[in-house]
Amino acid sequence: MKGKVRIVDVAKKAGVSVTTVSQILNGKGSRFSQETQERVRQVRDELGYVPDFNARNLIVGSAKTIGIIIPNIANPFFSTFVRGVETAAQAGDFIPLILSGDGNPDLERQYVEQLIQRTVDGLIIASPSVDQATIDHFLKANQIPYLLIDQNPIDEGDRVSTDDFEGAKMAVSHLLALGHKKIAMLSCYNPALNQKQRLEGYKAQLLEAGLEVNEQLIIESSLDKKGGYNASEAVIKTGASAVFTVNDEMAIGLYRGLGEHGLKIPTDISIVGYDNIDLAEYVSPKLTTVSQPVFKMGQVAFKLLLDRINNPHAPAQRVKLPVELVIRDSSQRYYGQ
Amino acid sequence: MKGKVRIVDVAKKAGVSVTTVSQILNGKGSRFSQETQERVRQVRDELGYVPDFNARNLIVGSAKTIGIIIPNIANPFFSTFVRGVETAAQAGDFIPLILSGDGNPDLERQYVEQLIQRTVDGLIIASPSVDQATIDHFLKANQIPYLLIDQNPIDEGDRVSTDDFEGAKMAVSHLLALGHKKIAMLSCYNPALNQKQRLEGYKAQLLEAGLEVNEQLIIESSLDKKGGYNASEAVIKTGASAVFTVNDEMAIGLYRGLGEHGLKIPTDISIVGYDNIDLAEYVSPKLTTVSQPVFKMGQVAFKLLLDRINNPHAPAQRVKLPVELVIRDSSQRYYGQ
DNA sequence: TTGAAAGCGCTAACAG
DNA sequence: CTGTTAGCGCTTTCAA
Repeated sequence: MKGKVRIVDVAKKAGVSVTTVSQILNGKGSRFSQETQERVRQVRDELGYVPDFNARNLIVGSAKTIGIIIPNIANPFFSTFVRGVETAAQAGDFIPLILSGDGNPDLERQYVEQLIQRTVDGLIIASPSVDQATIDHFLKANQIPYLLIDQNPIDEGDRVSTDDFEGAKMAVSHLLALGHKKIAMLSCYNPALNQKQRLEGYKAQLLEAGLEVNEQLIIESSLDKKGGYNASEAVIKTGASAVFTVNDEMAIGLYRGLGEHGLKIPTDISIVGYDNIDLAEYVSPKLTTVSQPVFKMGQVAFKLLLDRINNPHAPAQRVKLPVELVIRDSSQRYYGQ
Repeated sequence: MKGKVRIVDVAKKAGVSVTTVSQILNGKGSRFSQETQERVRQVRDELGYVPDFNARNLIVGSAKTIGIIIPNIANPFFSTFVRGVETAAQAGDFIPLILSGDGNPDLERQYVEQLIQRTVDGLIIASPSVDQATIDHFLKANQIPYLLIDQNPIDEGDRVSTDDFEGAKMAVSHLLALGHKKIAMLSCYNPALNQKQRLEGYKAQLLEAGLEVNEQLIIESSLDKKGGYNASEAVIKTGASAVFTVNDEMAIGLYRGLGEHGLKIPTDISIVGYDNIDLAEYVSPKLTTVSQPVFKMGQVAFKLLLDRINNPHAPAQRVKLPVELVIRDSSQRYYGQ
């Protein structure tokens, strides 16, 4: 079908010039006679001509491709996010090039480079480990539009985020309303901007309630199930009656760890997670958590990036999406004193 | 989007010709003086120059890209598989183009077409809905190497799979050994080859044990958590003392559904899943399941594809990876009569 | 040791 | 209505 059929072959066989073929096949051939148009299209089909993408891109400058760099596609948060981007991209006739950088800055730098090489029209970077140097060096130098997600505020560009501060406040406020006074927070190492804001929200809400912030109650661990599991003992030691975890994955790890120590949720300890991954309503007890519109975030991210591609000098856009507390069965009234 | 750093920019700044830059940066510059080589590389770094892939590819031919089509990247099985491919691809300096076709044949056909246009060197198709016509029309006609995963046996090409038949036998054998006699199977609609073989394994093992295969005990539902959840009542109605589910996601849905009906796992009913997703040891009770080397499967898939790309006429390779039964807490001895 | 020049296959001004 | 002519950014002879 493809093989070696080039535009000249079509042109020759149809008895016209390459321009004619090019224009007609690119939908810009209204000025040509109906007859010529038909003939060209017919020869195209006959020969099975398919334009060479590389040659075409070289001229047009756009590959209709965007790059997405995330830490790990196996993480539900990111895969949902990617699905959102994908959906929007597909509607805009773009193809997303998805790469998992695994939190490895070297690999990520390499990926950024490879994506630029492939003349992506823009980049969505959702990995906190891509650093400013890489961005300045490659993206700015090459004038590639990009969008950072959940990143430290190292840049003044477009941004889509969810209201992490408010989300954390809602979670803590819920626990306070249930009568909990000693509320632990399970946070992570090297928190990115969004995680920092959840931490701030936690503290702010406690202060608003007239309680003190006790740093002993803030535990750090890795952001996955294992991290939650490993933190179980530390959490138990705090003697808190409730825990707010910085994401659902950790909460699920905590479920297991607490269970192994003979603690019942929510009877012995209440838990509120963050993310509302689809698993949250399948664990037992169903997890109370803060829901972020992750899929929508992906869609908005693509839209913002596309706007930026089409209009490089427009003022930066910032979209902050609202979050929502989903109350399920892992949080319960505190009956202690 | 111009303003990209081009090879001439590097050449000018380094005070050499574009040829010199090209040769040096492509590792063919041994004939140039050490000093020139250093200088060129340094200027490259300074400017953040990245060669344009389209221009390069136009000349060189290979895009060092493979396409991967899967149903849904948010499914843990596929995301793990993709991670495996990704890892192997990265080592081979290839970039994977990942697309979720969502089980939509039209969309998938469109993706196949787009991937071919992008001159991918090969394709891994892990979606059961890509049909033979699409394959013949696009892949064979364009002589693009491809690899099918978990697909119906519509082709004689390379293949990587796991031993589904044996895996199912192991699961059922385990339940039989625990004294279960009435074992239901939770299967799926329109099973693909791998799922069919699990069904066959289930039947075969029952027959080997001298039991009859009762079609009433075979329930069909969709392959996700919701599918498992929705099938709960049907499962309960069978009166089986144990269930073998065709994947872990469904098992987790079943956990919830059975729980809502007041049934305890494994006291009232034993469950064995399939896949050993990382969640399996975080649910309560921890799920007994069949472990497939999914990540490795991804790696092998890339390797086979690469072999095929490099050697289009070599005989087909078939790799079948072994599976393993992981016994946890969701299966228990049956004390009924 | 180096560089000038010839394309790769295609699109798009600009003439007819 | 149609064709001529320049490139796009890069690699690769081939000559200096």
